[in-house]
Amino acid sequence: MIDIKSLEQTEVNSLTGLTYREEYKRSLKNRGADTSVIDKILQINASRRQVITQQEGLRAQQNKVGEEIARRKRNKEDASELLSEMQGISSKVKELEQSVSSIEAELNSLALVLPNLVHHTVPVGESEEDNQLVRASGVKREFSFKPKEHWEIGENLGIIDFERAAKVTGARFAFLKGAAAQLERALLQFMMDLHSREHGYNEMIPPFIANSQAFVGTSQFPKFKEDVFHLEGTDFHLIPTAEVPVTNYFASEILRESDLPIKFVAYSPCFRSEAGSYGKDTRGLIRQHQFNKVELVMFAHPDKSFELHEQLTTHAERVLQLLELPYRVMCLCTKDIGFGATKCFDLEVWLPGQQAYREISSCSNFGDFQARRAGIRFKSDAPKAKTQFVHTLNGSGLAIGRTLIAVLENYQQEDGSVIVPKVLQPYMGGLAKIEKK
RNA sequence: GGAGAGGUGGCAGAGUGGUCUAAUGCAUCGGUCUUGAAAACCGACAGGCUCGCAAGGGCCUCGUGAGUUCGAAUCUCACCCUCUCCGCCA
Repeated sequence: MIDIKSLEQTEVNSLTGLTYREEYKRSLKNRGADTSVIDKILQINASRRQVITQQEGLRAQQNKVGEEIARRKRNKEDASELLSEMQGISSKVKELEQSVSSIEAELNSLALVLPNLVHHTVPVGESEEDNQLVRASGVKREFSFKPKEHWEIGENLGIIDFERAAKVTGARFAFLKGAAAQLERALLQFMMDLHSREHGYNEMIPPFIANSQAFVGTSQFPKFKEDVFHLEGTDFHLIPTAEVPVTNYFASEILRESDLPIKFVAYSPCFRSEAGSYGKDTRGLIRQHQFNKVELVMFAHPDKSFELHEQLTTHAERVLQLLELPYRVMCLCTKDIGFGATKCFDLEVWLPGQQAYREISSCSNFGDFQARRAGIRFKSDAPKAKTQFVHTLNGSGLAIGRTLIAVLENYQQEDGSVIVPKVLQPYMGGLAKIEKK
């Protein structure tokens, strides 16, 4: 959620020479969103104030006279004239209260669908073409044969079965068998170990189902409701990422400043309806309704979040480096960046079968956007300390299914076998090569 | 799924229609004392909204929401959650 109060202020940011409202409008424009809603919000907020002032004045009177009534009753004096006077006020107060809550509901419905302010370091652009290359790492392997795409490798080895998954569930599902299932498990284990043991994240396995309030907290709802699977007759939804349960772990809490940053690494399966992605990546494991992912989540002090964002990104990169997979880091431009993010780096791994870089991780700093929605704040122990919103960050570390694809494609051999990356061999019982049985 | 009990501040815990602006204890923070620490003593100690240049007012929140009432932590209803027992179950 954006900060409506700041929208009203006339102070100028010395860095940009603009008021917050001007900055935010510019940000909306760069995202390609409609800016007129801002003035509407300000107008509604002004009327909200007015009604609240009125309502509170009457409330105060009610409380005062109520005391007098109590006093008279105690002294066995007559209070009937005060009682009848108060009856009218009581109904007026209720009326105004209802007016306040309907105004606030309207304000909320507008504010909740507004995206975050993009950070001034984010490149302005029109499409993913304008994403900025931050760095590239690793060497693309030279193939003496035409590298195959992962589904072909997997099907040839008899370790990935899409057809039977289509029978059992439908499109965009797969069975992993034998070495593929083992590889998936090895990747999961390897990533969790790396982040928890070497990068200082606290390991977590969250619920894989969350209620709609949690989804509002991390800003999937109300705008992107169609993207998730809903369990009929309940308020439960399958999580599209561990970000939802893990970020909401501290919802409505006030953390201690000295505990920041708090870092979690979580494993979860992810479920996405992929509504609106018809025709995209219909073959293979790239875009499935269900996939496994290791997610990094941080709760950070606002002064440190951009620094920590870089750090979190390098933690995700480390996985690719250890697996010796070539990749690049892109800073997403204003049109490509996600709804809630203020800044986002995508990690794209090289897939020789596809001859393309494909997203394998998305590392975002949300600033206080999610914290406002979910009510996650912090305070120092100092006497008159003010509570502030934390900054939330998250990034895939990594998407396991796509990592499996990258391993299959980059490590494939001419005879159809696949070499197991060195760091994974201990997790595969020493297996060095996946071959057709 | 059935039966019962219960949800009050960071924690424990009092309060069952009118000085509740929620007692008290613990924890935490600041101070006094001390060579230092502990103890003791003194003080601070929820969050949000709103009016005001400010000083300082006012309003809301006792699981959530609705209701009764001039007035609700307290009464009524619904929902959520926790605990105990029974049944079922990995």
